[in-house]
Amino acid sequence: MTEVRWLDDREEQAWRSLMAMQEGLAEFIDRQLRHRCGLSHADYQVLAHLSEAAEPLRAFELGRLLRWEKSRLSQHLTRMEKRGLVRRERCETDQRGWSIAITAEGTELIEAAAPQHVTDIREVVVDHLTKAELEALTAIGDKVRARLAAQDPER
Amino acid sequence: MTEVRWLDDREEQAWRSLMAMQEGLAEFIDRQLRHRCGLSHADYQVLAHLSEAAEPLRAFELGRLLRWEKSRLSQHLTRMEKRGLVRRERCETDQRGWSIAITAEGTELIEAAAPQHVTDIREVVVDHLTKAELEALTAIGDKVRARLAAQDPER
DNA sequence: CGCAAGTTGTTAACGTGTCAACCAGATGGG
DNA sequence: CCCATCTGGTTGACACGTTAACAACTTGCG
Repeated sequence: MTEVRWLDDREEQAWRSLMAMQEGLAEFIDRQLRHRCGLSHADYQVLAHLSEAAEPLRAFELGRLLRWEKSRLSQHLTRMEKRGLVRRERCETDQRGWSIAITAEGTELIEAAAPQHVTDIREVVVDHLTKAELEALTAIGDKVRARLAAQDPER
Repeated sequence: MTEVRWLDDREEQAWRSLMAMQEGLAEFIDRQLRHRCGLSHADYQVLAHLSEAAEPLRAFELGRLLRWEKSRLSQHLTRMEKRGLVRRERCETDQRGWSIAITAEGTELIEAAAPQHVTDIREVVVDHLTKAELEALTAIGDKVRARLAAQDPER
């Protein structure tokens, strides 16, 4: 085993800063949505995809968009269906599958939640970064995802 | 209610990039640690704080460092204690409380995990960003945390 | 066609996080 | 000193994610 290259001060600081931001941000977003709209961030993302799609989505497509495990999606949809936010409809062309449709209540909720959500995002991130920082953020995110993708398959 | 200022393309791209990075990174870090060391990221952070501290930490101090709910910490410590990674010791100066000590096994595990963890961090983040990007990341993280702190109390 | 292999989705079991209620010991004002 | 209040920590009920096994259907190759 080769020598370990520990992080220097700058690197450590950047990493800690990233991790702390990550935790705080996730917690904040989820709390705001729950508190004001009764939606978890997960609920929000499901409804956002469904309402953007206009047509009902096949469950596996939704799963791909969300990058969720199929069992997670299945159970989450069951809970959301019980709450009346979505509806499962048998798929006509494939007897195994379902189309997931957003209900009127679901539409109402996401349309109420979206503006507040955007406001929150502006409030804690977007509006307080410079143009250069926003671009850096995009670039960093893209690079990291590229590295993750490079790691994943060859694991 | 005032007009909603939706995100423009740049802003949306930055936000999505951040969210995607966040999800992917958290998942990757946790998977690597579990797979190679049998530690969750949560386990790792507990052990990291304990091993840095040299002395056993009071549970509430550990909770403050981790920013964890006390019940989460309590249950997590119970599980880690069962696995022999930490040990609860009655606090002498306060009969309500406990000091949390890392065990020999815990020390062994974290010392094996740390180099790999650093390597992972380099592999997917630190080593592939420019110096400017690292600085931007630090600055962005700090700004966002400042905004979060500003939101939290006045909620 | 007929069957093996792949795809779509559900379920059960388990680990983990949150919330609220609770207990016990510490603390401080009367 | 005594009681109200605060603090440190645990517990139980519930929400949620992961894994593995499974059922039902589709696809494609011989």
